[in-house]
Amino acid sequence: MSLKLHNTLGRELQAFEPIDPDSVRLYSCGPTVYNYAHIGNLRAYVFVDVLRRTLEYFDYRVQHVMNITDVGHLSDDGDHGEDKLVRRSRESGNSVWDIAAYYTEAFFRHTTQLNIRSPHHAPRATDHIPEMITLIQRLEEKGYTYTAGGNVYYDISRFPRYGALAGLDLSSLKAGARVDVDSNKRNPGDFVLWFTRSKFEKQAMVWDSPWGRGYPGWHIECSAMSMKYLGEQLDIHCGGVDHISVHHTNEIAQAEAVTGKQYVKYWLHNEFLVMDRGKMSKSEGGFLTLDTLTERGYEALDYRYFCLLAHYRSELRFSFDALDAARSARRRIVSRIRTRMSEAGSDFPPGDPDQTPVSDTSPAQRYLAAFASDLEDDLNTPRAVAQLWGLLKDDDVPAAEALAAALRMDDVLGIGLASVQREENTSVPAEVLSLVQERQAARTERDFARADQIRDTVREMGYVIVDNAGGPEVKRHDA
RNA sequence: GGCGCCGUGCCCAAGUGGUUAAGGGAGGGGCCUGCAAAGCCCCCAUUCGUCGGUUCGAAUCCGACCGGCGCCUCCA
Repeated sequence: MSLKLHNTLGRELQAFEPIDPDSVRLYSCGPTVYNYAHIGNLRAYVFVDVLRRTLEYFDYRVQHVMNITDVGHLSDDGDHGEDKLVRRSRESGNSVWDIAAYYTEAFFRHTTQLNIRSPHHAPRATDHIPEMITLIQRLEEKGYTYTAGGNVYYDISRFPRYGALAGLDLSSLKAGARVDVDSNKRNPGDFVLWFTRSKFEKQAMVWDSPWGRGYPGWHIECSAMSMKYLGEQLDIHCGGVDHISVHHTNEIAQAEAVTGKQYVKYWLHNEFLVMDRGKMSKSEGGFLTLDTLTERGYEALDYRYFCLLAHYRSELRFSFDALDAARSARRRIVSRIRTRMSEAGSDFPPGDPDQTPVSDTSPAQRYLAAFASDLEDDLNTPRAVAQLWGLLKDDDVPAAEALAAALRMDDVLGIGLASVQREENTSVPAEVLSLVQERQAARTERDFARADQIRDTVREMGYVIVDNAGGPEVKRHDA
């Protein structure tokens, strides 16, 4: 079997064959840094990370680029007043640039907590205004643009294949069904490449251009930056399903009009995380950030594990009950890893887990093979996780080999198994140890009420006391 | 209005024509324990929104209906 991915272009599973056999040019839509990423946004980045790790697991060399949008659609469409960024700027006394920097840093702090590998390049839109202007000029030279009302528009009537990705039938689209039509547009589907005037009068970031002082339309940045860092043709471009009909459709129109080549070979789109009343959005409330979860006692990796339990093309319903289930399950996995470590002893020396091979005849191979084939089947992480469980529950697999195989799986899953410390290496504060001794004394005197009280105290401090045959054992509760 | 997605046990969620419908959580039973907790073992859907149809055979294909949702906006 070989890797198969669902290509939005064609809406079918296709065998993955990169343009260049040994390397993969991967572009993923990044964050807009005017606010924190919410956990729905973060699901998308977990998906891209699993995709990238899967490619690397199968020995592809991946070049991954992700944009940082810090201009162009910084305003919130539902906000009829002041540009949010401007307002935050005024309230905080910081510049819009500082705010973008702040949320960019917050974004990467969150993705790091989620064990998401950083892209090789994370270019900021504001650093690539000249590239965007150049691209717009090339479109202009080829006759794909017009100017009206101070803005430069892309004329979709000049691009016959417009809408192919989304399967749009332009004649049947109901223009203005949800939004007022911009009267400057020749066709409702036309979109702005460069603004000098817009409904957002207080746009804070502006640059000089051949068309006047203004700022770029949103779609142009991805075309400009992806081509700068990855060339005119990409293997994979991913993003949320919401981008199919507008953003990615427009990207294709921009890029292919200029190059005359197919822009992207495989388009991958992830479904939404949904709340009880529908998708999570920045304006509708129900806005949960990763910090919200960690403040409530969840680990970031619990959320990552939660994301892996559903296929990326399925909506995933978020609830704290479901997250609790994920946390319990992940703790149990970690616990099994610990148990296996103590069983394996010196058979599994600490160090680089990738250096510990799993022998070809090991019963662990069965699980690794199933794991690989689940990933090859359009990144079926729910099944891949089930293989990890099968491996860890199978007593016929020697501990050292089970560990090596589990850590190999964690190369893709990224749920923190590699960092599980051996029990004996876990440091327990002296205060806790002293309480444990005190409890032992109470138990000897059969003062069980006192003993139980101390146990509760220790538990509140984050440690669990296990009364083994050989004496009490203390474990960190949350690890 | 157009395009598209979903409805599987108490909960989350795989499975998309064929032996016993993954896995996890919760729950029940057991081991262990002074009792717990943690851990481990076992159990837990003749059934896949409803009603028809196609087929030797359907959760899986087709149709209708009910229910939920997404996109057509500078949303992951």
